[in-house]
Amino acid sequence: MREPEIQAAWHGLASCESCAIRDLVLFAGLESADFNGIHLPIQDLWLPPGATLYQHGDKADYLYTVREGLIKLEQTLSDGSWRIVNLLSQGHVSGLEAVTSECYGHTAVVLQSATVCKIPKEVVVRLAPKLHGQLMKKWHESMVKTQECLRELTSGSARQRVSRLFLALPVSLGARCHLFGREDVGALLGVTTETASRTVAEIKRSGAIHEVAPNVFELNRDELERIASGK
Amino acid sequence: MREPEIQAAWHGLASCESCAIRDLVLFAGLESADFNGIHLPIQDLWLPPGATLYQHGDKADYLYTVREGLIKLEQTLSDGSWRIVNLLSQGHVSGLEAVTSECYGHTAVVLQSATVCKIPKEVVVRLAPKLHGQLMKKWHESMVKTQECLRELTSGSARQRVSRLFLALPVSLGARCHLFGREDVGALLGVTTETASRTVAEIKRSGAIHEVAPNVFELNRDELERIASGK
DNA sequence: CGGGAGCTTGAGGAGGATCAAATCATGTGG
DNA sequence: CCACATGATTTGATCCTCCTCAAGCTCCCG
Repeated sequence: MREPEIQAAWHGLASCESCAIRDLVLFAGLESADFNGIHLPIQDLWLPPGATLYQHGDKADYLYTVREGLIKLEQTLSDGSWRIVNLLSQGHVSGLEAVTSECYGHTAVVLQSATVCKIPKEVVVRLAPKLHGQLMKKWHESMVKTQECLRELTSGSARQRVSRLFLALPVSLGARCHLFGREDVGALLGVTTETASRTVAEIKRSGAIHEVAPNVFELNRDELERIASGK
Repeated sequence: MREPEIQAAWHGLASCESCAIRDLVLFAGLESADFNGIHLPIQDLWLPPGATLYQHGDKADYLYTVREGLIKLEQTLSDGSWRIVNLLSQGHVSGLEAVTSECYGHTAVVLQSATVCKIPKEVVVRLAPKLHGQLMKKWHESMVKTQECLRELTSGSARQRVSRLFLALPVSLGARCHLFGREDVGALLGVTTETASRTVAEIKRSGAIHEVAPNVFELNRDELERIASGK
C-alpha cells in the first residue's frame, strides 16, 4: 500500500485505429469516422511493477485498457488490512466505474510491467451509444474475473488455492508463468504472507511447478489440477 | 444444490410505469412513451425460499429485478463444492449477463421470499439506448456487492466474517435481520456448516445479537463492529 | 560493505475441518 | 392425533492446517 511514486514512461499518443489488440478492447466496434471524432488525447503508457494507476477515492477521470502486463485492484477493509479483488491482464479495462461514478472504487497497481491506454472519461461518454455493447461486455468480463477470484482463490486449503492461482495466471512465452510477491499472493488468496511463501515452496518441492528463474515457473498442469481438486 | 422444483406464484403483468420502486430499478430513466413501446409481457412473480430463478448454463432469456426479498447467486467449483458469489436485494438486478451472453453464469436461488419482475431480454435490448446509463449503474452496483463479499466475508476469522455478514444484511421492519440456513452462511463465508452454526451461536451468547424468532435477530451494531474489526 | 526489503524457515498455539452423534423441526401416512 | 422419517441444526471430540511471532536468509542498491 505504501507504494513509492513511480512515473510512467510516455510512449506517445495512441493510434487506436491501428491497434494490434483492437478487437479485444473497448473500441472494438468503432469505424474510421468514429475515431475522427475523438479530440481528446489517449495516452499510451508504459508502467513498471509497483506503479499506481489510481487510488481508491481519486476522482475518476480516465479508463485504462490493459495492452500488456498485469494489474491488481485492491481494497482496504475497516481494520486496515487489504485484499486484492481482481487481476486484470491483456484486453481488460481498469476503472470502468469512471463512466457512472465520481470516484474510483479501488486502487489499481501494476504487478507485472504493463502497457496501458489511458482514455479520458469524456471520450467514452461521448462515444457511449457506439460503445454500449462493448462496455457491457467489459463489465461482464470484469465480473466473471472477480467471481473467479472469490470462487477459486478463497475456497479450500492454501495448497488448493495456490494451485488454482498458477492455473489462472496469464501464460507468457514458452508456457511459463510469472508470479508476483508473496504478500500479494497472500492478499489475493486470503492467507498470510508466510503461508503463501511456504505453500509455493511446498508445491515447488512436489514437482508440480519448476522455477526456471526468480518467480518464473514452468507448470505441470495435470499435477496442479490434481492438487487444486483436493488431491 | 438439489433444490426441489418450486413454482412461482403468478401476480400478473407488471405495470412498470407506476412501480413503487421505479427509481431504484432498470427502468428509472424511461418516460411514458417508452413504456408504450414494450410489447412483451413483463411478469410480476412471487417466489418462496428455495425457488430457483435460473440455473447456471440455462439459456439467458430474462433479466430479473428484485422488488423484495433476498436472492443468492451460486457457482460450483471443479471439485463439486459451491460458493455464493453475490447476494441481491431490493433494486438489484439478477441475470444482467443475459444482455451480452447466451447463458447464465450462475444459479440464482431465493433465500428470503421474494417478489421479482421477469423482464424478457428483448425488451432490454430494444430499449438499450435509453437504458444504457441505468444498465451501467446496475453492473457497477453488482460489482460493488460482489467485491464486498470477497473483501468483507472471506477475510479474517469466522467470528469477524459472521459479524460483518450481520452488518451487511438488509434490515427488515423494526431494525431486525433475517438470517438464512447455516449451509448457505458457510457457502458465503467460505467456512463449513458446522463452523457457521457454532459461530452464530457464540455471537448470540456474547450478546451482540438477540434471536427474537427463529433466524430473526436484533443487532447490537456497536458490538458487532467491535468483533468485525478484530476485537 | 552495510543496510533494507522481501523471502524463507522454524516452533508453538489457536482456530477451523472432520467425523460422529444428539437434538430439533417439519411433514407424512397410518 | 400420534409415530415415524427426513433434513437442518447443534454439540462434542480429535486432528490438522494455518496464524503468530521470531529469527535467519538472499538479493539489491547505495
